[in-house]
Amino acid sequence: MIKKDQVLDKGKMKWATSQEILEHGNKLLNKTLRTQKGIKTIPEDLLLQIVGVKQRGSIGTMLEEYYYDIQPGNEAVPDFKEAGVELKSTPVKKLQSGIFSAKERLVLGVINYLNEANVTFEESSFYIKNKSIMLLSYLHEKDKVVGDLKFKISKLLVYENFSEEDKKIIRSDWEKINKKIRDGKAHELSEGDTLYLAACTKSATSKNRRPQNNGPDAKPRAYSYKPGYMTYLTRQFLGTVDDKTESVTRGDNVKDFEKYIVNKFSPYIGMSTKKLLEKFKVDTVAKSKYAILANRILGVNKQKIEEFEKANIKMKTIQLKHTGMPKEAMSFPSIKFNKFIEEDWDDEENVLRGQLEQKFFFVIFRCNKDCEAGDSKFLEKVMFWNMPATDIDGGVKNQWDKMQNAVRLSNVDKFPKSSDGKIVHIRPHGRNSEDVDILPNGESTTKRCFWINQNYLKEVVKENK
DNA sequence: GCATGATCATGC
DNA sequence: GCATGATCATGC
Repeated sequence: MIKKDQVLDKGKMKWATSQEILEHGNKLLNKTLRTQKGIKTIPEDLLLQIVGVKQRGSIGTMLEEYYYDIQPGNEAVPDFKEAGVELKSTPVKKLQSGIFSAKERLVLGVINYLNEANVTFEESSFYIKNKSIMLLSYLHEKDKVVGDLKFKISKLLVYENFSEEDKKIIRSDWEKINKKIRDGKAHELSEGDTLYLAACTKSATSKNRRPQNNGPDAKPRAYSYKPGYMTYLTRQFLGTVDDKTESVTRGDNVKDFEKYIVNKFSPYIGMSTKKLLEKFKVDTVAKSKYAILANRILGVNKQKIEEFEKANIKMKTIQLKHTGMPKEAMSFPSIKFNKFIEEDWDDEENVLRGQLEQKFFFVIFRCNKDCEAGDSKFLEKVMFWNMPATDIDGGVKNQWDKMQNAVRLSNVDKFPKSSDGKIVHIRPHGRNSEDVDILPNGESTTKRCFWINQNYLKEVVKENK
């Protein structure tokens, strides 16, 4: 009892209000942890740590222990207990074009599946811990030491001050996550389930599992704001805009974002591509012409759709033969062998899993019977989709394991083939056969990537007609 | 007609 | 010049 009071008094003395916390944070703007002194002096060896994966969290720890001098303990309450404020630090990066984006998602606390099954939104650990965040973002620069990183953002991120549209989406995201937890389906959670707030994997080792009610133990996951949403916030705070991005809702009062998007296409379902390309004045021979057409149908004239970027939704066009079989498998970026062999399946950094856990938006065109003879294609349908977690952790993981073993052995003959029938396979993916990457044994081979099998895509596209 | 290898086109 | 999304080409 006495101990508890002492801790509270200490906190109260220093950081009773969010305003004090913010003002102390503001001192770091355009400064570094070396040039701006905090409450306690940071030991030199900590400042000299090189920025890298191993030191993740060290900046956060330095801000807590030295810059603010707080000792957050309890996971379920905010770091500044009195003020009810959570402290977060996160990297931003500068793109070639000069604009900033978030380097990664913002992790908002591991989900306790047992507790969260019984709470409302306002009672959830997400809300209680993160309704008010002291956000300190620093510019990520490779090979710099931690003490030399420059802070660019110092803001109070107050949930209730988010726009009504964003709050509606985040609350509905939370409801979707919560429903799976209540239904004993925590093991089926996926990033792609939701738009801005996501349940991201969070595990030190691949064997780590957490219990849930009414279901098998599930991977540890944390609430998080998606990278796209963090990029959106970053640009708002820094006052920079991406002039290639355009809003699709334009302030419309949208009840259900996915339905809203799908409905925009409904007047054009069944129309021939020829007619559509004329109607929307898409006059190009580029391979991306159907993607451009999809944007135009949505009323977007620029390259990117703001809400899709915010939600990390990947738009893909699919061409079907008249039989319903996709004309092509679906490719992903090529594999970097040297990084790939170091990955662990459940790593937050796992590239393939990250790509497949995204939410996809498919714009599907289909050939008439005489398609090969002419251009008699039509818009068949559009759909949002994300790969079921059971497929990702099942067939995909099998192929990924197989591929990792093969690359580690530098054995090209053992790369998984599409005839194995396990959702994904490996194929070349470079500019040409001269475009190579280096295997562990030093030999070169054409760049490869994972492809989603045509047969699997066929079933996906057939579903929920 | 499919499986696999190879390459094109664009934008950054 | 390269990454990426998309598509072509060939042999079985």
